[in-house]
Amino acid sequence: MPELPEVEVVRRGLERGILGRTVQDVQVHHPRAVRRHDAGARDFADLLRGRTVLAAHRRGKYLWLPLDSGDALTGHLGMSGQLLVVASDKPVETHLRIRFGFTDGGRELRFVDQRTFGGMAVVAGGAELPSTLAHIARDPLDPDFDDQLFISRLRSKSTGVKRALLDQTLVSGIGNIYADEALWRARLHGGRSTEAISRLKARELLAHVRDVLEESLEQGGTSFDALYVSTEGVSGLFERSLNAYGREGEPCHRCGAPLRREAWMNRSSYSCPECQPRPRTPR
DNA sequence: ACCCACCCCTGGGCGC
DNA sequence: TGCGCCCAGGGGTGGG
Repeated sequence: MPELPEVEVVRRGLERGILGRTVQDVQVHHPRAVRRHDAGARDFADLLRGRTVLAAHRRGKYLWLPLDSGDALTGHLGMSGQLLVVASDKPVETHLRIRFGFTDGGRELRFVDQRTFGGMAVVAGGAELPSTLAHIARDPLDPDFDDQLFISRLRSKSTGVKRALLDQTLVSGIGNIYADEALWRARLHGGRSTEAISRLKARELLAHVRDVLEESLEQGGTSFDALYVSTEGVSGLFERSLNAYGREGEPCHRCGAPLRREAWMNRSSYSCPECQPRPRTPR
């Protein structure tokens, strides 16, 4: 599941693979892949043809590529999206959604997405920061991330701390995996009330979030299956370093107690029953 | 303004 | 072998 480290790996791959290149043709194979592009697939392709890619940026889990037209190509990988830079004669993938060819005749860009939660769009005048991404907060690895603002906003919320970590308008880039990992490191149960988190504890939690995101990035991200790979098709290695996510029944790496899995918001949360006691009224 | 439930989608795994 | 169900889950939307 692509979260910040995985998306950052892809961003770097795009930087290496398509920066400075000019789009020659675009083929949209599945309309759902461009559903956020209101004017439709034809318009999407028209706005890209002949345009040169100037940069590869990321905001949380969103990617955005400024173009020489002043527009930007945005992308979100959803659960299973891949952006692959591959030889144009490579056989097409089963879930190929969009193909981008370039004028230099070199490797092409392919958006492949099994579960179709991901998508791409061209945002007019989005070279600075696309309007559709403006509500997404900076991520904890962004040099301009404001720690004090995050801590204040976290504590002024009235919700559970895991919900808050997943709120992309508060802090971006964190999904279910890294939320569980950071909470495990901070010895906090995700159902703890944000109001009850001290400034000190919030600061500590943020430090753990940063650590786990950076460590995962160094390992190329987390790949549970073939769904997350880099632009070169390479899997990440961080799965072996996970302490909580997906480890139901396995011993806590700190205290040895078997980890628990709790149903939460139609998904799962993994935590240590000893190190992360459940609050009286979990949220 | 804020919080939260719901919905979108596919395929691997598993029980029967 | 095959059918049906469960599960993975980010983010937009609309209701409370």
